[in-house]
Amino acid sequence: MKKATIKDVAKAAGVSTAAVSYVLNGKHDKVSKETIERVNQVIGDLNYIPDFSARSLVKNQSKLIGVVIPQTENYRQLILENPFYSEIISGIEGKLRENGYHLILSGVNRGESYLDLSIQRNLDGAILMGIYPEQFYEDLKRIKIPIVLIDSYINDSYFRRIGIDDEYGGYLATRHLIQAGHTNIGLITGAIRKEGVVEKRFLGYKRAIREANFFYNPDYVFEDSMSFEHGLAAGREIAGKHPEITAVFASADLVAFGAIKGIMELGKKVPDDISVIGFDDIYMAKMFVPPLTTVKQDITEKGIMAAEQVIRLIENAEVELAEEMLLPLRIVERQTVKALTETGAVGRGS
Amino acid sequence: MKKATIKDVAKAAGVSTAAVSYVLNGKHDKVSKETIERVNQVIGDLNYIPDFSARSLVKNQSKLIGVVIPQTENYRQLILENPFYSEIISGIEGKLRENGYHLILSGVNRGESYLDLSIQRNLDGAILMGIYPEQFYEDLKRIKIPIVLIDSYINDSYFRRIGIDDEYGGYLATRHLIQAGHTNIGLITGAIRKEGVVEKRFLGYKRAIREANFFYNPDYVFEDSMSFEHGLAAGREIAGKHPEITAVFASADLVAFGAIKGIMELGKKVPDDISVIGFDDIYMAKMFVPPLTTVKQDITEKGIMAAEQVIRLIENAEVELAEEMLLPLRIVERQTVKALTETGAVGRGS
DNA sequence: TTGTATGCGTTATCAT
DNA sequence: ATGATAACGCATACAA
Repeated sequence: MKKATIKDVAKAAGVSTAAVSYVLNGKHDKVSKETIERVNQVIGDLNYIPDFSARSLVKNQSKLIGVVIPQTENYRQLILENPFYSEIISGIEGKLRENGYHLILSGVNRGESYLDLSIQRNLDGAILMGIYPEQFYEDLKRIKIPIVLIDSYINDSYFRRIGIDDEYGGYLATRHLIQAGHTNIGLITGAIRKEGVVEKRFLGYKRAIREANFFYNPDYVFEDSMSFEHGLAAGREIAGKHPEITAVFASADLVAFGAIKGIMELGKKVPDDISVIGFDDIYMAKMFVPPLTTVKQDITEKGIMAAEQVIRLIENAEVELAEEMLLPLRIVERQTVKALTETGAVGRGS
Repeated sequence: MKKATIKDVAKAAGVSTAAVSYVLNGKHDKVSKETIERVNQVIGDLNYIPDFSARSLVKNQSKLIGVVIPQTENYRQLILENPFYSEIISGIEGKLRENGYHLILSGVNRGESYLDLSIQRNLDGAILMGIYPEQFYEDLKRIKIPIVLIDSYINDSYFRRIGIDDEYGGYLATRHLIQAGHTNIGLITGAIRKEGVVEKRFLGYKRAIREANFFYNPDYVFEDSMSFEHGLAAGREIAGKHPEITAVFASADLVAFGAIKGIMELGKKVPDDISVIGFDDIYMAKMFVPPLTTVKQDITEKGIMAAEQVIRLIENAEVELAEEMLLPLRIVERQTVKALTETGAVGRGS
């Protein structure tokens, strides 16, 4: 079955390709009612579907959105096994398809820019997650397409940003622990890079500590990577060598999972011996045993909003959008934080 | 910065567009060494990158692969929160990009076919996960592009299939439980549709039961959906109303997680009171507490192989590939299965 | 070895 | 209201 083209339709309907194009694009003031009907009839019969490549050429818009997520260290695989990204993409895809756009998912090779892909494919817009070298963003600005950054603190009005107040989130989490009566609070975190999400959460942690007039002890921050493995190692260390630490803020749920496992391995109990609070509220958080108390952000919603933004930016270029959009955050109490004091505002959750 | 076209390059290099095209496509027998150098020079200077849309038009190949994954029941979102799909896609993307292809990720709306997208985008090939109505596959065959089905039992030589021997997997899991000395073994499973993955695992379960000369008790199979929630409900029911059941085979890790949680909620212990074995070995399996004993399949590898197959099929149309490829399966012993007997070949794992 | 010309499927301009 | 036709960016058959 050879693919039907606009010419085939035109011929079969006894009209010009222009006429077909008109009805296709809803320019109903340019064609008669009968023509419209006849053409539509033929389109149905021939199962004609327009070719986006051809359309892209002449209209200079591809209806394609690039979505970039970080890769593993060897740059050979996406970090899609981090449920956080999966959930976001899930949100993005739905919104995009709903609006007639398609999504090209990719990582970007070490040192390479995203220019190639965006130019090759004539991307109408892009959504980026992760942190990249400065040059990467500079390159991106040259192609003049709407770009939405998720969880980025790049301060450049060229980009729109969707995120959360990570500093506040870190503060919230730590304060929650403090309100539960904990005083020696550990922090397990990924690499703290300046102006990064991780640093903000760290800053929030420090603020809460200081606000409570506690002593900020650098020995209590376990910094490495945002991974289950690091959480595991840190959890073991805390349970083994830091009996004074009674609560831990892990700056991602995945890290919290690792921490809990590490703590338990050394025979200690969560939350009875050590409380743990996470960050993100990924899908697995409620499934974990024990269910994880965490700082919830609506991940899927984040994806949806990112998609909405690119689309709006594309279709209504003049619209003035806020440079940054922050989604709400809140503590979800489950069962990994235990109140030490009677006065604590926090219970064991349900 | 206006995007450079082949014409710009030709003009700047003082040659024809044909010459540029030649060097672009490596037709080095058609151009002189100097021309090649000069053109490449200019390409670099102008930062020229070919437009795939235009190329797609003339070459009739898009370097685009469609990847389809199932959606939630309301058809508004991908089931990407199931880590299983994330991991597969991760594998697919890496392989694809490595070979110069890009990936369009999408779900497909209820009742719709995938024809539209594949025709619109001139897809070179597609990789499908999930089960669809018969008509869906019939439609697909009309577009004559290589299609790889992941975990499908559609028996049609048009499609290539990548999968595992699910029946054997179900058998393996159940036999593992039996060898550990269990006799009353429950099955928690998704909807058993004929010729589906789930049914095969169920069949394997039955085979192992029969082989051991146990009584197959339909009351021990808890069938609903392949979800954490179903696992949870079934786990509760087993722990609450079926004291005779000492082991459970959950036909997906996610389901096993739910089951374990449900069992624990009723005050029973895993594996001391009830053993649980899962299926898939998703990334989270080792992170769970307790770490899940499960039937391991190499999920990422599955994605990689699927990508390899489409590519091979596309680039070497005559190649005769096996219609179906099965990946190996094996039990990964962790800590959710307990041996009841001295003679059991199975310990508590490490 | 190089260049010219045509066509891929579509939209848009301009006549009619 | 309708229809030629030029363009979009590229690859290629053919001519030079």
